[in-house]
Amino acid sequence: MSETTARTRNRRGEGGRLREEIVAAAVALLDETGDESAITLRSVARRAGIAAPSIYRHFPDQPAIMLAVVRQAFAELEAQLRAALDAAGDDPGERLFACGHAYLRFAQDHPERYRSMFGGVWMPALHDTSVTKDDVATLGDACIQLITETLSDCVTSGRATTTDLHADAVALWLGLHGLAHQRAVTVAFPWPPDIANRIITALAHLDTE
Amino acid sequence: MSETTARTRNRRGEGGRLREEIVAAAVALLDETGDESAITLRSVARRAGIAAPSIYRHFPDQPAIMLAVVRQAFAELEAQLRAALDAAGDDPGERLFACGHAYLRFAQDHPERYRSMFGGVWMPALHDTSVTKDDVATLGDACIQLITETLSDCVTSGRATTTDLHADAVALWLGLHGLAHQRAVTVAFPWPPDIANRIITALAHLDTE
DNA sequence: TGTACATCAGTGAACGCGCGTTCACTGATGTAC
DNA sequence: TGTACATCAGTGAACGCGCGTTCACTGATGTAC
Repeated sequence: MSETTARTRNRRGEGGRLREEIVAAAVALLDETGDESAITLRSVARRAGIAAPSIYRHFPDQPAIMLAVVRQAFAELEAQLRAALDAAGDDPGERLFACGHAYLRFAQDHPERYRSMFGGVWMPALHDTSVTKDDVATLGDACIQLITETLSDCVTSGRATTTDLHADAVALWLGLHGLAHQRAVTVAFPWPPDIANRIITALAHLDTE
Repeated sequence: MSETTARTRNRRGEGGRLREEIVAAAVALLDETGDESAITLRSVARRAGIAAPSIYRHFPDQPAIMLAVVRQAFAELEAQLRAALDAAGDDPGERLFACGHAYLRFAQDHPERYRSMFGGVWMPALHDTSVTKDDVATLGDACIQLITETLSDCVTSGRATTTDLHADAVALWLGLHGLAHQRAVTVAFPWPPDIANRIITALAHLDTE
């Protein structure tokens, strides 16, 4: 668990590596404790095997670490959605389900990360911080974009209907998010087994042939 | 903002009053700061105008205060849903919209409370705490129950269809929750104006006459 | 009616802790001449 | 090839702070006799 071997310091010009190690340590801490407040500057430093002040070479702030963690998590989510779409066939309906389930799977596999991505716990503290609103605002855009495209294919192929593609894509995402978030938050809830498909089918206005 | 007048202590036998004052102070703090981590035992005590140790007469723990805050918030939400239903007419579809919009309004009026209710921030810390899983598990039951009943009326009157009432009620709630939560978390997002009705109509399988 | 006493509501001082951040530093590594 | 030097990666000690919790206490209020 704790690093006993002393770190060998990075060679000149490769100091940037520590940045990745710091983020990795923060993610590991988040996954293990499931508690965002456990990610302190000092705990991350301990976990990375470095002295606390060393972090300031790479992050101006403690919130900046969290932002990096969340950024990486969003990138992972996007990658998993793309992977699921690549693995899916050509049928637009099938692709939509693949995308939706990949989204839900990510949240179920990494509930702590999902909670941090959308928890907003680190957002109220936007004053006194190097993190700006702009840093936060655009985080989820790529995911929504992917969902929109996938839904759009369903519409053009006649599998789904819509009066407003963007609005329906947002609605679909919100439904997925509601389920993903609630699953990531509650200990155990007797979810109806087909709840995911119910939400996707209804919000995508899929023809139930 | 801060209490300058000294508290007059409660008379014998009325010590229980302080409990309510403590919860009220915690809620006030939450509403003002919007930050759950700002609700510390000491900050609550300061806000209530009492010495920190006085809290231990009424709460075994610091998490116990948060549980009381969240319990009260759920009771408020339920009351607002009931009020909205009482004010609505007899038409089942209209009643369902009233219920859904009341839910969303609560989250919009009290984003901090809503975040705390569903944030789960205080849940990972269930060890070393007087708060148990059972305390947490049943919190939202009354709300789901209300939604289920309202949806049920739509089905029996033919305004909506369902193959599984419970599953569809949960799905509807999750859609509402997704929107409510995301609104409570993000600073500003260009929501489609009819997003709420879109979600309700789709997930309730309402006939769009 | 008076008084001793138990109960109750709340306090003040102190504890040890982990936190974020600062500061001046060390010592290895590459580079200019 | 040798050496002085600048740069870079990272450190160790220290700071002040707010936190949760403990302890023995105070002083008002009601009650038994």
